[in-house]
Amino acid sequence: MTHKEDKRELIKDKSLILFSERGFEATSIRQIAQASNINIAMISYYFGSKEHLLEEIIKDKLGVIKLYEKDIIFNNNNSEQNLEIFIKNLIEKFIQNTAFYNLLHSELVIKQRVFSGETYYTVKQHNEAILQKIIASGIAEGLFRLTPTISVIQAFIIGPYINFILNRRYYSNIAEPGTDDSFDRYIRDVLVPNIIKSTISLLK
Amino acid sequence: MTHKEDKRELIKDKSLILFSERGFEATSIRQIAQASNINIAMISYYFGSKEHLLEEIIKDKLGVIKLYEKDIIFNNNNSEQNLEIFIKNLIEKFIQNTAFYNLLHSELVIKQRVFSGETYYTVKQHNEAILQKIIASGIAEGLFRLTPTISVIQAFIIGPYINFILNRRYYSNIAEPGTDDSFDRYIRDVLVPNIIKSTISLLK
Amino acid sequence: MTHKEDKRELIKDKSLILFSERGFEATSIRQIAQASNINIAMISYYFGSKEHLLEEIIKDKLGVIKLYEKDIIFNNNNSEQNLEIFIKNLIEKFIQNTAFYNLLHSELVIKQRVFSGETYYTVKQHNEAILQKIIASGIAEGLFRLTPTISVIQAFIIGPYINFILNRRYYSNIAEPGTDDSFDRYIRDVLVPNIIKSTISLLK
Amino acid sequence: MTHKEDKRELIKDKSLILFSERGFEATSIRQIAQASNINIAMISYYFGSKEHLLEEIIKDKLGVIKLYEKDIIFNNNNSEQNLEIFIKNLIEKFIQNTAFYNLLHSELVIKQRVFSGETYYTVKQHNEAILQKIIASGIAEGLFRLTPTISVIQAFIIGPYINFILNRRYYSNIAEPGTDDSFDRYIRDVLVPNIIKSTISLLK
DNA sequence: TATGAATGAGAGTTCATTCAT
DNA sequence: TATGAATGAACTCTCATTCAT
Repeated sequence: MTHKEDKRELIKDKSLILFSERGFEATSIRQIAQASNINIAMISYYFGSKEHLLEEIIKDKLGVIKLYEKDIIFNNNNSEQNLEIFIKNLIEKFIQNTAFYNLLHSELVIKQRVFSGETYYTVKQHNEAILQKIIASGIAEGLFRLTPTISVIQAFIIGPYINFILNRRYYSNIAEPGTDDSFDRYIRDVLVPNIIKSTISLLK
Repeated sequence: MTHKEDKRELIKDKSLILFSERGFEATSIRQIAQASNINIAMISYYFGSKEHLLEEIIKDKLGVIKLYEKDIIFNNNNSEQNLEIFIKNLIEKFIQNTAFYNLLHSELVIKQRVFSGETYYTVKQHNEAILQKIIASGIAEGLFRLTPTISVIQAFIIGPYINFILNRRYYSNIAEPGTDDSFDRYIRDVLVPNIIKSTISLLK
Repeated sequence: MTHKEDKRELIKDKSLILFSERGFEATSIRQIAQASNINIAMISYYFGSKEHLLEEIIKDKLGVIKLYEKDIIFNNNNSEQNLEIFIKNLIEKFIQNTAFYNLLHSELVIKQRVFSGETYYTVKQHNEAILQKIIASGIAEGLFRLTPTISVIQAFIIGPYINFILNRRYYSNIAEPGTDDSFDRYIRDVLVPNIIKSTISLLK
Repeated sequence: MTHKEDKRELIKDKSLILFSERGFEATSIRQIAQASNINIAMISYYFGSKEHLLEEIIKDKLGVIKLYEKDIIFNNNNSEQNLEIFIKNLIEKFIQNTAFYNLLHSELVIKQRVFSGETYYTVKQHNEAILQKIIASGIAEGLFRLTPTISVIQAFIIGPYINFILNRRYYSNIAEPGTDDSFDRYIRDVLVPNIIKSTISLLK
C-alpha cells in the first residue's frame, strides 16, 4: 500500500518538475517514466491518463498553498504588522512551491485546458479573505483607508514576485550570479520589503 | 513578391494567436495551416521549422514593444509626470500586444526552449534605460530617492499587470462581466493609477 | 472446491456472451473480469490465457449441441416423421445456444485461429450420422431418393437458419418488431416448417 | 492522382483480404501496411482511421454486389427460368466476392460496430425486389403459389451457400481435396442446382 | 515557387500476462 | 489459492518534416 503510494508520489513529484520546466505538452510520459524510473504503462495505470496526472498534481498542490489565518493574524499585532506577516507568508509559499507556480502560470495562460482555473480561484479567494480581514481591521484602527479593491491589492503583492521569477535569468545578473539560494534570498531581503512598502502606500 | 510576404505575415499573425491561446507545443502546424488557409508544407518551406517560426514571431514583436524616449520624456514636465507617461505607455504596449505577451510569458517559463530570452532582455534593458533616466532626473530634482534598484522598480510596474492578465478570468468577475474592452478599460482606469501611486511611493 | 468451479463457470458464461456480442479480439480480459466481478489476473490464472479460455468454452459447448439418436428416431415413426423431429431438435439446439453459435461462426471465418474447427467437425459429423441413418431408412422405405450427399442436405437444414440469425435485424422488421422471443417463435412457426418442406423436396 | 488512387485501392484490397481472414480487430494497421508495402501512417493519412477504412471497403463492395434486373429477367423466359438465372447470378456474386462476404458476416455478428448493417440491408432489399418481381410473374403465370414471404425464400437461397463457405474445410473433404477452384466448381455444379430445386419446391 | 504525397519518429494508451506476496 | 502491482509489447494515431514534381 505505502509502496504503491510512494511510487505515485514519486511520479507526481518528477512530473511536476518536468511540467514546470518544459511545459505539460512538451513533457512526454516516456520522460516522466524515465525520470521516475518506472514503466511507462504505470502513468495510465495509476492516473488514468497524462491529463488526469496533471489534474491530480494541481489538486494536491492547491491544498499546500492555502494560508491559515491562525498563522497570520495575531491579537497583539496591529494590522500593519499582520499585513507584513501575510505578505511574507504568501511569498514564502511561492518560494517553497516555485515549480508548481510555474506550472500554474503556464496553465492559466492556456485557454483550452481542462483545468479551467476554477479550483485555483477558490484557493485564491480563500487567501484573499484573510487579507480582507486584515485590511478591515486596519481601517477600523485608522491605519488604512480603503482605496482600491482587495483583488487589486493582491495584484501588487503577487505581481512583482511573478515578474521576478518569470524574468529569473534577467534578474540573476542584477542580484548575484548563479545559485537559486541567492536568488531566493534576494527576494526575501530586497523584494519583499518593497512589496510591503508598496502595499501599505496603496492603503494609506 | 508582396504576395509571398503577405502569406508569411498571415502565417505569423495566425500562429501568434494560436500559440498564445494553446501554447507552442499544443499548436500543430496543421492548425496553423488551416487557420492561415495555406498548405502544411508552407510553414517548413517559409520558416524552415515550427521553432524558427516562433523565433521570427518573437523577434518581430520585440521591435514593436520598444519604447521611444522622445514619446515619454518632455522637457517641460517634471520627473513625476514623465514617470506617469512612461508607465502609461508601457502598459499600453502590453494591452496592444496581449497575445504576444502571453506567448512570451509561456516561453519564459520553459527552460529548454531555443529562445533564450536574450533578445527579449535587450529590449527590456532598452526600456529600463529610459526609466533609469527619468529616475535620475527625479533624484536630481529632489523628487525621488534611489531606494531599490531600477530592475526592482520595473517589477512593480509590470508585475501587477501580468498578475492581472494571468488571472483574467478571476478578475473579470471583479471588474465587469465579460468583454475584453471593459477589462482593458479597468486596467487603464483602475490598475494603472495604482501602479503609478505604488511606484512613486517606492521612490520617495 | 465448488466455489472455484462456480467462478470458472461464471467466467466462461460471461465470456461467451461478450465474445459473441463483440468478437473474441474486441473483448478484453478487463471486460470479462468486470462482467464476472473477478480480478483480471484470474483469467490467466484459471485458464492459462485468453485463447485457452476460448478453447475451453468451445469444447464445453460442443458437448451441449450433440444430438442423441434415442431422442430422434422412433420405431413407430416413418422416416419423414423422424426427419421432421431431427430438424426440429437441431434448430432447437441452435435457438438454445444462440450466443455460442454466433461465436462459432465468427471463429469459423477466421483462418489463423488456434481453434481449427476439427473438434466442431467431430460433433457435426456425429449429428450427420443420425441424419444419414434416417435417410437410409427412408430410402429403404421407398420414401426418399438419395440425390445430393448428406452433407449437402445438412446445408439446407442449417443454412437458412444461419442466414436468419446473421440478418436478425433485417428479418426483425419482417417478422415482428423487437423482442427476441417473437423472433424465435417466428423461426419455430414459419422457418422450420419451410426447412422441412425444402429438405424433403430434395430427397424426393 | 491515379498514383494515389492506385495506392488507396491497393490498401483496400489488401485490407479486405486480411480483415476477412483474421477479422477486423485482429488485423493491425502494421499488417496492412506491410501487405500493401506502404508506410503505416498512410492508412490514417488516406482514410482517417482504421474504422473509416473498413467503412469505405464495405461501402465500395456493397455497390459491386448489386444485381441488375436487365441481366436477370428476360421476356422470352418463363418465371422458373428467370428464378434460375437469379439464383445463379446471386451465388456468382458471392463466389466472386468471397472475402467481402466473409468480412460482412463477421461484422453482422458484432453488435457494437459502427457499421450497423443499414447500408447492407438496402442492397439486400434491392436484390430482393427483383426476386419479388419474378415470383409475382410466376404466380400470374400459374407456375408458383405464394407460400412463405420473399425474405424467407431468400434465406433458402443464400443460407445453404453461407453454410457451405462457413464450413469450407468440412466440405472440402466431401468435395475434392484442396483447391479453391474445385470448391467453387462444386458449388456451381452441385449446390446451386439443389438450391434451385429447393426454392422452387417452396413456391409450388 | 509552391504543393500534394509520403515518411519515420514518437505520441498516449491499452493489451494480455507475470510477479510478488 | 488468490490478487493487487507491475511490465513489455503492441496498439492506433498524429507529429513535424521532406520528397518529387
